[in-house]
Amino acid sequence: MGQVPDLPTTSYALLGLLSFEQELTGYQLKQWADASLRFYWVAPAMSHVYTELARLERHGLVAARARGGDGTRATRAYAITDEGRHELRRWLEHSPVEFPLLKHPVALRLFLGHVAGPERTKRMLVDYLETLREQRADLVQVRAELGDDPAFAAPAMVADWGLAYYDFEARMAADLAARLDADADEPPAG
Amino acid sequence: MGQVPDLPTTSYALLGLLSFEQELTGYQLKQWADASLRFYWVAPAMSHVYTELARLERHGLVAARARGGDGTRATRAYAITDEGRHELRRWLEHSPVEFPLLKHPVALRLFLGHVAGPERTKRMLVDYLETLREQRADLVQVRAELGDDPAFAAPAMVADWGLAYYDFEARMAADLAARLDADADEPPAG
DNA sequence: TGTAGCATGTAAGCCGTTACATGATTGA
DNA sequence: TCAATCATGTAACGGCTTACATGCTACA
Repeated sequence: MGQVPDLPTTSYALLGLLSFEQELTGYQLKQWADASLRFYWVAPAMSHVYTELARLERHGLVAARARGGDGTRATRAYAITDEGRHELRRWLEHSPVEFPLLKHPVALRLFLGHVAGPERTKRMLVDYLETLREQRADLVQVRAELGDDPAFAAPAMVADWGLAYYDFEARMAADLAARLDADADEPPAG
Repeated sequence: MGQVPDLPTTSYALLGLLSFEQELTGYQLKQWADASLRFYWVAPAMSHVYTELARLERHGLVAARARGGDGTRATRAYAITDEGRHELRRWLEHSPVEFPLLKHPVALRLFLGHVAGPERTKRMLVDYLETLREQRADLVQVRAELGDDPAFAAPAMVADWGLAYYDFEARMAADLAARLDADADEPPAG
């Protein structure tokens, strides 16, 4: 059954961005990835975007078009091909959906609470709350730009999900900080 | 200021497990990582645990003790050293706390909803709900084993966090699935 | 005139994985 | 006696990052 192995997920993520039908340069793709992908997948390095694009092109899933020969600067704009659309659909339909992977340094450090002590751990949670606020503000911006454009209904759903997630995290961090306070007041046992 | 660069976070995670004071073999460490770390960091491959342990030993942060020479099989049990405890505390106190990184294939695929279509996307969310239930059951088990032992108060907090997170995810997945149904009933616009 | 942003890449290297290799012990 | 589990590694390789290299364009 000549099954070709899947490309790395990040390839499909980038191909997916291109599936919204606009022609994009590597640079633009990176910008969009930073404003969307980064919240639930990764923010690929600039250089990685270019290597990924090269691979996609090698596979015929995207096509580059030289843009602005004379006068303006020459750049390469990439567009998804029919084969690319087909392969993206194949991947979405037939390849197994992995369970989310969470790399959560705050949770890891909380886990090690006995080493850092309750004050330091609580402080970390409070700092986390602040960062969460900043990240949330960025995402609010992104969500606002999507508006209710039906072409971006799905991205809007994901953004809403992300917003709710940040709210959940803030609630948890606050609760856990409070719990550390309570434990500190009444230390080992009654 | 002769700052030594940090080791990779996974090293500290493993060192952190050893900081709970029991002497462990690489194999046992892997088992514990699968039952704790995996929920909020990673489940390192068996071979990776061994290479990480070798690095930790090279740095003097853990010490290996040959166990069971005669009669039983010879194995190597690792214990954290004073230097290891010191370095772990230094890392917890002085190295910057990264923002959580989420690799969420379900969100990625939802983002690409216009390619797969609402039915297929909804199906994915329903499948995700099922997987979530399974993972949650595993974590409930882990939480139960921690009980209210004060030595594992911090790990227990993290487990509670994880449980609440899975509940949040389940709520979101269900809501989004419902939203897709509603959109399917009343397609483009009124 | 200079700096920030646009634009495109190559090279080296680390983290972590899978595949491979090996063998002892326990219990059905 | 056979399989599962315990136990320990090495080798090859892939994904992705940082560092490095280069140069144009817009604008203050």
